[in-house]
Amino acid sequence: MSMNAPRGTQDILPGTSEKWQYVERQLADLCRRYNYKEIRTPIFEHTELFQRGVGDSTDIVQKEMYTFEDRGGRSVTLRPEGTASVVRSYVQNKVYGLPNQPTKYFYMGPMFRYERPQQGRQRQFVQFGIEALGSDDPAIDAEVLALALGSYEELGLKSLKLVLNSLGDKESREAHRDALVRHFDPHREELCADCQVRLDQNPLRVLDCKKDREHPAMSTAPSILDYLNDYSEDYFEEVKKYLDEMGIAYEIDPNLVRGLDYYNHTAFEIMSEAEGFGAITTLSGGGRYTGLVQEVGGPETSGIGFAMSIERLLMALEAEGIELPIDEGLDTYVVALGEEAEKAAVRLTYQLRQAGIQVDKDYLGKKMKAQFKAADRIGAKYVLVLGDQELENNVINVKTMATGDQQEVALDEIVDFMKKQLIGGE
RNA sequence: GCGGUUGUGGCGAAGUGGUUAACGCACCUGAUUGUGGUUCAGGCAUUCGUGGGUUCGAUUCCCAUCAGCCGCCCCA
Repeated sequence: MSMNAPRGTQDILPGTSEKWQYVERQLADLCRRYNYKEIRTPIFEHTELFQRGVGDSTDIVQKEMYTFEDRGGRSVTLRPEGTASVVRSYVQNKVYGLPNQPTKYFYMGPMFRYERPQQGRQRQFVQFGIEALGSDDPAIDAEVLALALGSYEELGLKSLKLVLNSLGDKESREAHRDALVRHFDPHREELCADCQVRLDQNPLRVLDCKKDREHPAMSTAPSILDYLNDYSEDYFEEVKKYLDEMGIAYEIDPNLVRGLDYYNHTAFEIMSEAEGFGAITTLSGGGRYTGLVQEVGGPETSGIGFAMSIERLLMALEAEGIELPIDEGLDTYVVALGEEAEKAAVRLTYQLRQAGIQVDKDYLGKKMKAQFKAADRIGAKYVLVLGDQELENNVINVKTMATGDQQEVALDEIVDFMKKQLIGGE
């Protein structure tokens, strides 16, 4: 019987895992500079959290959740996104009551959505995201946008586009919503089946529809930007002002709509414009939300956040031909000849490792030539040869692979010698 | 949920209704009885995705099924 990983999941093997580690380190460091602290929440939650937190009208809740009953008969769901859990934790731990507000978190970990896998889309994928809770200052919206964009720029990506929109506050949204319904209702029968449902549940998403894009009513649809009240308009202007202040370029798209129900004011996506990126161009998305904290049982608090997929980030790096600075070599390889030497080699390898030096040796009983070949393939900088001759004289032969130079070093000095070589040589 | 496409050794990849299914890479051995990246010689392994059907005979033809990849929808 042969077993494969479940559809839409993948193994990340050495060769690739180093890239993940590198990217994860860079992102964590970026967060450190922006003073966002890591939060780790459970990978599964009560299903109800996502139904309320993500929104019943969304595709995520309607058809993409990994939901099952546990042995106690509770319905639980593998998290499809990060915000709901972060907000739940914020409320449950009464973090809103702590000093040092706003609360600024980042998270990184697997998310799950039951979808048909393809380029840039898996059933298990990894998201990096941030949330800033407890501030209504447009400057923090700008901060989140800056960090989002910075995540990509830090790694050398260039072909990026920041697309921005405002969904307004509740009053603006409702006015716009009414206008949308008035506008589209006469054409109801001409819209696609999905949009007919959207018109009732979340008319905003009709604007986002790809099928009805060509419908004449689409181009004349009321823009949210025309329905922003004074506060919302000012808010949007402030966000843009701060972005300008930082010299961050953006593009306004009045049709940009976020999938989640609770978004208001700032909404944005970052897209890749690189060639050969495939059908998927959205690298990350986010926005401001109000009402979510209350929905989960906390005080009226608004937040803003964004999330990106590491898989798509790596795809973008590939598409732009960016090589990450990853050292794949090995410092030291120990070659042993004969039984006595093998014992000494095991001891020496251990001593070197304890001294902080990266070492490996052969475990397949290979002949010397093959051991050298292995050392070469692994990319060893130094090969230490131990044979009868060396044992007799209490020395070890040190070969520098790049130059082919060899020298003998006393056995009891080899650890210090290697330390000097490796530290001094860099 | 719908559509397209692919499935031969560890990897890449030929091939034909019928004697031992090419080749390349990788790996192992030797030329060099203690030294790598080049070369030469030899060696190694494959239920031809799975199940069924047609046939004297199927890896090749037909059906089904599974899996991978890509696209639609939507998103990250």
